[in-house]
Amino acid sequence: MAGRARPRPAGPGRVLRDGAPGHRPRVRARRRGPHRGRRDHPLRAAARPGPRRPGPSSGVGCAPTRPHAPRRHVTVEEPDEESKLAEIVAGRRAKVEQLRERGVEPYPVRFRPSRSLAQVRAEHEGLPAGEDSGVEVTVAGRVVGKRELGRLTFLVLREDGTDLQLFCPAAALDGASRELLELLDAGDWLGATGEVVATRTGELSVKPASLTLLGKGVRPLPDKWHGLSDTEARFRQRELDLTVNAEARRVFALRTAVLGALRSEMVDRGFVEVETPMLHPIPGGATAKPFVTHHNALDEDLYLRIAPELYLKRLIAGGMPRVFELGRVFRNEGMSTRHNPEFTILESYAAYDDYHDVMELTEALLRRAAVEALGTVEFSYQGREVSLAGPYRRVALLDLVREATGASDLDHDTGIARVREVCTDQGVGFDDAWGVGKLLLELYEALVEHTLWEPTFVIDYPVEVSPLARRHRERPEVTERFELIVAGREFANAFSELTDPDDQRQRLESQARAKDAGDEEAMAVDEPYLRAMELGLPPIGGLGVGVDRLVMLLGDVANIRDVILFPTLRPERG
RNA sequence: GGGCCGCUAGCUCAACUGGCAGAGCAUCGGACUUUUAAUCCGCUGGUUGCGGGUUCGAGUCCCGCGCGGCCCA
Repeated sequence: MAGRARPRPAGPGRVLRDGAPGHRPRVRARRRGPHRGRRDHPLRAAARPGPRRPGPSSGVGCAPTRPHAPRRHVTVEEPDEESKLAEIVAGRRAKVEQLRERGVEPYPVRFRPSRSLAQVRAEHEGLPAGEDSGVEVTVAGRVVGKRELGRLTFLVLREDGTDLQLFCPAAALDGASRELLELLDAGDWLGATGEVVATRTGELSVKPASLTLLGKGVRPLPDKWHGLSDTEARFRQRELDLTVNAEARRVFALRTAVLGALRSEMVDRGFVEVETPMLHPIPGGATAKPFVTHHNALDEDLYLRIAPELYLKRLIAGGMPRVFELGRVFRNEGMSTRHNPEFTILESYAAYDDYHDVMELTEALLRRAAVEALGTVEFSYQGREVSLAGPYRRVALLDLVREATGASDLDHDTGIARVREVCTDQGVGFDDAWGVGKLLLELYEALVEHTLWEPTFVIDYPVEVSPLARRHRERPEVTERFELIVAGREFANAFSELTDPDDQRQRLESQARAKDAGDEEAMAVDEPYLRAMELGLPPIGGLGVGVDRLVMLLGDVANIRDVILFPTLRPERG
């Protein structure tokens, strides 16, 4: 459920709703000042091999002679002919040709390193300065640095975030390798075979007897000292970011660890990983605007899923007692620092459980993720301490709203006029179509959610905003639902699932009416789902966890685009 | 959707109130057999995001557009 039912506050793009009080995220990153749009083209433009003279250019502004006169994409082709980048690329392409002339394949097939750079480092740590290990290894990586001192060259090889120096006195190299070395540039992929040594200064190195070009780069790497800091370039050219910025590698390694931890915890608890459709005939399982696509052969519109929830619960109906899916969902809403149109969610459903069991599961998942990714459950996020140790505080949404507004008379059956009055007093805007439940949720989101720093399970949401959750066993006006808030943001959404097919039908029909009334995020009646429910469902505890946000939290990252390898951006334009 | 900031060489950044667009790194050429931001010498490299406008003169001021960042709705 997580993704599911999110009662959307008035318009907010709720992905997992964002922390800002009552405001809706839906920003849209579009325009804004002029800025980065540039550096994209220079790079792109120069990519083309076209008519560019080899070797360092000499002529001053003289345009290289172009073979065929007319050339369509003028804008892209011509302007950079004389630029520095074009010159560099041309020079490197010339080297590619020189290599071929010497019989060296610039883009060979297959290479077998005997050790990774990390292994070499681990196995020879502490080798005394000036000593040779007597061990020969074959390593590979990208050349990220080249320092020449006459007939001695130092190369820095980088592989998966680990650097290792290649100590290359010309005399130690075979002839072909010496020629290769002259044509080698930072950015090239290189293999080297030689003895592990430590230089006079103690730098662990490999002293190659032979070098093998593994892949020539024709485009320069960013500044070796300042790296690549242009944010847009980092997002659009993540390969450069990863090559040059250790911080990027750190965050994505952490993401991998989080995914692994979540999966392990689920499997350890007896959940089975499944895959359900991403193309849905009826978008459901959450309140959000879907992306629409079209299947040509079927001549039917399909929707990219906004949540896997309904299919997963159908699996419970089918007799699979514990299932989970870890995957992408898509919501056609605004983009912001906290919202990417496609993001990763973990959803799980367990037969026989209720939301108290799910709270326990949620705590275990976060703890496991923190421990495996960070080695601790205590860390800081944006300068403030966070502890995921648990058990987490549990408090009813209504109590939080009463406390925040001072209106102790508020309840789920309070007259709507009174609730609207409180909203007005608190400066919380509302829509006339909203019922009491929606108004209470709005008050909570506007006034309380962003203030909850320590992990908190906010429980018992109004029925009106929770169409897929079971009614509370003792209080029918609320549902057995919780959201987990940490650092002012929602990380999980869960409930004792609604398993009564007749109640569900009524709730969905109510949603459908809202949809007809113009609510684009409201759900539709999903007959196949209702049919599955009518087959009979056991009690179910369902959970949804926003994985990107979890990575942001654990990685102490403020922008969601820093935890998604290739975030959605406006397309580059020529 | 609004506000603010930013966009200058491949990268990182300068350019006071409008007055010849610069530096470092990288590239290219040269020297150098223990460097690690190597060092030294020399040379290149620009449609100042795009389009208009004002002005004798615009990177700079005005308008519009584009892209990104932050904040807000």
